[in-house]
Amino acid sequence: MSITAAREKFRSFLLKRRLRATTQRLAIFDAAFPQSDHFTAEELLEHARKIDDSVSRATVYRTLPILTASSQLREVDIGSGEKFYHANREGDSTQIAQVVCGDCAKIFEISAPFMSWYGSTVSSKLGLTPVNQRLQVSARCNSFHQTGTCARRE
Amino acid sequence: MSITAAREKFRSFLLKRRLRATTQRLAIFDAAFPQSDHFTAEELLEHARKIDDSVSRATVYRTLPILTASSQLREVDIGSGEKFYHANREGDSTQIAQVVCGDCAKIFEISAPFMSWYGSTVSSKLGLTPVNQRLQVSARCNSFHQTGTCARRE
DNA sequence: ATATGTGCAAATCCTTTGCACGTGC
DNA sequence: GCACGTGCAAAGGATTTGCACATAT
Repeated sequence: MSITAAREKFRSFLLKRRLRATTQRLAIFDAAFPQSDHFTAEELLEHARKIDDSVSRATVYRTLPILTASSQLREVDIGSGEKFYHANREGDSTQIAQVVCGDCAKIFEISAPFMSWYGSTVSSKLGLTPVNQRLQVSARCNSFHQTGTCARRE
Repeated sequence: MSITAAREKFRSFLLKRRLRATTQRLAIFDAAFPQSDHFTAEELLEHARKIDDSVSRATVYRTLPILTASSQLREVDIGSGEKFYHANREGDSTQIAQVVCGDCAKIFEISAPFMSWYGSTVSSKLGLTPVNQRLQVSARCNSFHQTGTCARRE
């Protein structure tokens, strides 16, 4: 999906919810959408400020949940203090697992098609309706532990 | 496993690591082990103080990683600011998923035997070795949304 | 025009840490 | 005895919030 089309989708989402399409919100969108990797709120702030230097940290934090709700972004919480975000260009967020390397500190996104099936099955037995599911694998780097280096390490 | 046996197992673990079996650590163990539900660090502090009122918050936070490493406890992070802990009387921590109800705020622990298989498969493709995996399903309560109440709600 | 949104800085919340004192081995 | 552990209170770091001003509709 092109950024123009995606931006329009975001505008519609805002309208539908009677939220305003402010220049800051759009700057944050424009900063987030092209990112190919995971990023933090702080990194997003930096990028957004290059587009519109009036953007404040508070607005980034207030906008992130909106971007997540409109499924432009996926929130990735690996339990490390800060949350990560990832552009969601495909649209489906319930079938993706994360593999987090404790050595590289890198996050891989992997398709896990059985996840939503599992969520529905288990939830219905409890009288619940699934909202979403997260599957995360923590792992360590073989090459790092053998050679002391890892090609992916920063 | 009885609490006496489990306490001895914990003592051995401390010894093996050359950590000391202080009265505070054992009080915290005794407070954690019998808990049948999930609890937070703060709740554990309260319980531990009933056993030994000298226990401090700092020591609880310093002891929790030890209890987790000795697999007496499992850490459950549902991405809500604070972490939860759960007594691990069975011993296997890699095959359990959590279903978290957003209405009840209740956490259900469910067996998910395929998880470790998935972790290994995916990790090896990336040249990684899995350390552990978390599968969490967020859900909402059917009865709560239909009747406005939920038996499990506090 | 006016309800919403914004920036700023202070507040929050859980968790970690420095330090002087206490205690298991 | 001495290294390790503890309590206390202060620090830390990500996120949230109150308020006066700005702006989209």
